[in-house]
Amino acid sequence: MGWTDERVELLKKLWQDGLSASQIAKQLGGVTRNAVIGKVHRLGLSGRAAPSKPARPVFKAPRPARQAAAPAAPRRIAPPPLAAAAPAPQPPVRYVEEAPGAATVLTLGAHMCKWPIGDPSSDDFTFCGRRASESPYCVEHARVAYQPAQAKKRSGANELARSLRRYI
DNA sequence: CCCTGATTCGC
DNA sequence: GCGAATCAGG
Repeated sequence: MGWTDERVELLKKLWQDGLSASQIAKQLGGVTRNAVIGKVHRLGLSGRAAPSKPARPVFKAPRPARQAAAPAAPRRIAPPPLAAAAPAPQPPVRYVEEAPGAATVLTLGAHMCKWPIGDPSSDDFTFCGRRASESPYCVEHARVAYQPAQAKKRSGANELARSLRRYI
């Protein structure tokens, strides 16, 4: 199916209404969400009401061009000027209230316990941070970290040890 | 693994 | 112009 005036108009309407590309594609029928997105871009209405995202400032490295059959002459020769463009990133000193000694990934030093505290995908993720001399961990965490495969008797202790060992 | 939009490029 | 393939995220 092609892009008739009616279909384009409907596309515009639905897109402005905030429907996702896949939803629009489903409603139009005969097109994929890729087709919809492609058309949206070609129509120049990529931006929407409440994008909720930075939409733009996200810098993406040029991806290495998917290779196909024809080698062809290089279309783009000049690499994008990326070095000088970026404004000096003023570090947003964020205050993290944690237990005494806790360290963020930024403040974690050489001899600080690297035992993870919290969800690594969360932004309040920290490390134990206490004094660690030899091992990457403080004495307490080193003990649970380097527990051999021997805890098998006590069910409760076994469960705990197993769950803890997942983080090593 | 589901979804989102963004981008590239052969057709 | 079109849209599949692919990307980078949530």
